[in-house]
Amino acid sequence: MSSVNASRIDDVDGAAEMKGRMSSDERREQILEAAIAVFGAKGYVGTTTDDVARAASVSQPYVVRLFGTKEKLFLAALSDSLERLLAAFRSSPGLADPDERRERMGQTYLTLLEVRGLHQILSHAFLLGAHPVIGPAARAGFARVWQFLRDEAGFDPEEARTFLAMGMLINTMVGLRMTEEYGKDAGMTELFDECFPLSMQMVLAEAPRVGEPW
Amino acid sequence: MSSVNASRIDDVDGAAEMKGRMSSDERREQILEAAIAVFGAKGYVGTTTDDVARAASVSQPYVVRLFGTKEKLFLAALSDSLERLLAAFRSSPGLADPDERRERMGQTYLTLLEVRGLHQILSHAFLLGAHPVIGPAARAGFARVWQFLRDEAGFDPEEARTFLAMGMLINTMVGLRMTEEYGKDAGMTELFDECFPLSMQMVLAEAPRVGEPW
DNA sequence: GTCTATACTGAGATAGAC
DNA sequence: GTCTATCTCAGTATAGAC
Repeated sequence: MSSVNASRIDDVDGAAEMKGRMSSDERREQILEAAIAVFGAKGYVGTTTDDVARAASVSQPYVVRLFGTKEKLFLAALSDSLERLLAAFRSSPGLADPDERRERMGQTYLTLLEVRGLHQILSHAFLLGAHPVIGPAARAGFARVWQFLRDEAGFDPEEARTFLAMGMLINTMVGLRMTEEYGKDAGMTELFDECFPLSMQMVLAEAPRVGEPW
Repeated sequence: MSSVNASRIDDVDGAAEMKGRMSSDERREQILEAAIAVFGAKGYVGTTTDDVARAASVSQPYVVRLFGTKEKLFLAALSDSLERLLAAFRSSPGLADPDERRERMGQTYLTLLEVRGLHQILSHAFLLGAHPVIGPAARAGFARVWQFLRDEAGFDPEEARTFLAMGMLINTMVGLRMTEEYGKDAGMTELFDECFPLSMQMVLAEAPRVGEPW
């Protein structure tokens, strides 16, 4: 929001590699991106504020300073993910033909693999329904997606349900890391190919890789 | 496995409330049941060996003693869950009509809600694909289910995929705790009713409730 | 805007008694 | 077979300097 003195151009490298001072808004962005990736990979409790800090190249106390608590950081990352998801769906071409519409939105969903951790942080949140703070946020987020499909995208209940189900299966495969080298394991290529059409497997290959956080 | 002197009948109450000495096999069972419930609710990292111990009414060091490490405990709970799942599917009547077969297996899947945490511990495991130990186990488990559907249940690839997708959606709704009081929230009854046929909503009502662990 | 140092707590695991 | 006591480390959050 504020930026009293615009960040000096000390040593700016590519993307998430920026160093030196920047506006707290830029930092927030950068940290949120890191948070989505790490929370996605390790889950809410499994992620350390220091994990996120490292991934964003800042100090651990600083991410706490910016977001207040780890819980708030997670909520911010979750809500950011949902925002991106809905924005992507909305910008997906609104064909007249319902079948094609679904098809397009499905592709859009896969395109979002570019945002490392997005699918997984959503799934993690959806599994935390019993959590007093995250639970309600997760339910509300899921409901927003449902409402979007029904009201904005115009899916009928069955279409929406099927679409959502397929999405959850994709999330599962992403969470299992079948999108990576393990893809060929255990005779599951059949399923893999059904979930990720060849045209999309290139997206997968190009999706950003980061050193696994374990 | 062993039980040198059969457990004395000191003070045996109902089910998971047993106290006093019992064979380590009985204890393992009891602890595994608790582990599935708690890991399901709070995830791998979010669960404390002490949480499990309390839920099973034993001491924390004892669950570590019996299972070695928390990681091994999780793997045991995961594998137990998969075993139960496949056993339930296998004992599901093998109708000639494929559609009815799927329908039956779907019901069976919902019946498993009686095993508190089963659906969720599976989902949690499936999200931990990047974990060096849990990841491979999760992939192998998922592959077993896929192979079962294809080879034993005789589903064709598309049937299997659709079935699996619906299962993942159900897991999501269970994880979100939509099966509990929150069900009526946010205009999602539509989806809820599609996922959980009225005939099944009674099973839900009867499913064991435990004090939420957060 | 960002860091270093550090206080405090929670949780996994071990030792050893009964 | 099962417990109590305890060691030890990791991780959130705070204080305060630059």
